Amino acid sequence: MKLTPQRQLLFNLLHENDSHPTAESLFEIASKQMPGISLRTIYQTLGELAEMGELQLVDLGNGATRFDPNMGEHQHFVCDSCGAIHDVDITSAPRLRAGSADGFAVEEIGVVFHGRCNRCNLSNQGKLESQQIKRSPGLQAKKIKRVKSN
Amino acid sequence: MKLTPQRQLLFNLLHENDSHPTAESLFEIASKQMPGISLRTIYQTLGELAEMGELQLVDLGNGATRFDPNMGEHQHFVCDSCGAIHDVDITSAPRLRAGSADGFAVEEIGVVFHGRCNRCNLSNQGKLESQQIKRSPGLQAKKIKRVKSN
DNA sequence: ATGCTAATTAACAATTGATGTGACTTATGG
DNA sequence: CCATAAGTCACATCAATTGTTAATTAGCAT
Ligand SMILES: [Mn+2]
Ligand SMILES: [Mn+2]
Ligand SMILES: [Zn+2]
Ligand SMILES: [Zn+2]
Repeated sequence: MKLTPQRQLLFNLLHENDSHPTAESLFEIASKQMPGISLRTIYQTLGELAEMGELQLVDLGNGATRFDPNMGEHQHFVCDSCGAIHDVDITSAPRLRAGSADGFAVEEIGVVFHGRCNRCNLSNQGKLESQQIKRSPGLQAKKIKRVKSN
Repeated sequence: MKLTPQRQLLFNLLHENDSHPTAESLFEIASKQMPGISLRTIYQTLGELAEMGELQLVDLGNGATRFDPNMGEHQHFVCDSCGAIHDVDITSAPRLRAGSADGFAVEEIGVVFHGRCNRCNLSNQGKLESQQIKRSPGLQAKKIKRVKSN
């Protein structure tokens, strides 16, 4: 492990940025301060840092993987309107317990809060969604009729 | 909306399958019962069914999107060893509340349990991981020293 | 200071999961 | 029957990443 300028830069950029940036966005920022830095190196270095436990990957299943230098136990709030990710600390939250009755050995529980951030709420008060972000869950209702198979 | 045999097949396959299959795996299964069915149609139809609220997409940020006909409110357990996804019902779990103090309007909370499933625990008792599945978190220690940029 | 070797870079190819397109054929449902 | 939605084929295209190879640079141990 050599302490190269690009590794330092990336490390610093991450730690002075709480937006959970993507590799691409880090590339853009880094390129300003270090023109010529390669995207390949960004991916490379981020991967290494992650392996070293220096940062965690946050993959929400939408677009690109986001990188988080905050290794403390915390959760994330995702704004479904603008896509922003914010840290949430539910230290006081009741600990969800694994139902080992189901035979699962739960080692970790991921929690993601979805909704609209402050800014999006204010700017678009009563309005509809500006641009719906791809989402996973969702609880809606019916429409098609179920056809029995047998 | 025409009630075509491929739509029925897909709908039925989903409802008699609790493995949260991917589009590809559904394609394989469907192909046996209906040789010639096209993968394009699988994606097409799954997308339509999702739009209609007939099934939900479960994207865990690892491989492919999984499809879940269970529209009831429930959580998922992911085996980090074999990748299997199982339903978990935490009906009795204390409701996580949104910290609206942070200015976030939380509309939904996603919870994913990680660990090892029954089968993986038994088959590989004290052993190491068979094949580590891509994961996000992890908490270890430092190595690089933080360098102030300005 | 010198040199071994790791790291970076460029310039690609390749992968995975998914969606877009257009032409053609089939077959649902009124 | 027949309009037209739906399916199929045979692609192309996409985004986000990872692999590869070769050439160049530069950290740092001695
Ligand atoms: Mn975070
Ligand atoms: Mn489920
Ligand atoms: Zn927002
Ligand atoms: Zn398992």
